[in-house]
Amino acid sequence: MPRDLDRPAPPRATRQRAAIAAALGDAGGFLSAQALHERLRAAGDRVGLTTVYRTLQALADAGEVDVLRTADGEALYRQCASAVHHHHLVCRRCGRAVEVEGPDIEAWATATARRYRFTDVNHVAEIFGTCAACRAA
Amino acid sequence: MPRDLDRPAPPRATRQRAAIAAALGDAGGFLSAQALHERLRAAGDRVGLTTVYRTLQALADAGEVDVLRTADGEALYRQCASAVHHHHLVCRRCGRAVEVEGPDIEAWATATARRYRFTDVNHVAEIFGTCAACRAA
DNA sequence: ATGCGTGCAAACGATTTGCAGCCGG
DNA sequence: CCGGCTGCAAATCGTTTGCACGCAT
Repeated sequence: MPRDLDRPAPPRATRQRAAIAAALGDAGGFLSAQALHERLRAAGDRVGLTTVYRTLQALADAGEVDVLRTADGEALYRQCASAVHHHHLVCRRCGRAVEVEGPDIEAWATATARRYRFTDVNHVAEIFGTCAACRAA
Repeated sequence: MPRDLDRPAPPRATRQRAAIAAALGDAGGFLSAQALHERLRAAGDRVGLTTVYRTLQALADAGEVDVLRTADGEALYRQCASAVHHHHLVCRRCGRAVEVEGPDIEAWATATARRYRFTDVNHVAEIFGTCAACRAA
């Protein structure tokens, strides 16, 4: 008898997946797949770059990590505390990010969309700057 | 006697540049370099893809067009009416876009950044949806 | 005349995919 | 045992660059 098809199969517990999740966890900010891969190697965790990409993609699809794109199109990943909709204040130097919410933004997006008769609305909003630590350095 | 070095050389008036600017103009929405290239060919304008990329980049640098990135990292360009800071309400189907401003957003970004001691702040905010025309189709 | 602008082909860099072997459940 | 997970190498794909030639100034 087939397993319940409504619910996606849970990911398998592998050494690699654990390492990736952990590394992403204490990174505390946004980093690229390649950067994460380097951290893992540096820490002695032997993981293939392919696996890093595949795992991050999976985590993103599962909504367990947030994704954003650099100005030059590179994908950055971050393990977020809240699964609910939120925005970020990101340091463009170190990648560290603060999760922030913007009630105003939500309202603005909704109102603007309605005014122009757009439906199925969603939006993106991120703030970039230099954090105190990086400014000091 | 050398020309004034403080001011960048004005772009040359070439057939290709004109065609690109024109096509971008009546597109009325965001489109990728490749899409623009196809439109040009379809219209009978013989322009190299390379030139399209280079010209769009130049226009973007000059602040004459806005750039945003698709979820999968593709760059989209749009000729905007106002050179001043603004945001967009974009149709994810046809790319048509409305320029909107968000006083609330600016305030939110500034306030949030200050609260967390971030400096050199800037932000991005775009709204995506389906426009009335596309919904009907 | 002088070089910027153009275009073709090759180079690039991030990401994806084919496929054979491994290992967690 | 079995199928998902892994990883290497090769393939994609958008975009950039090297270089020789043409055209705008």
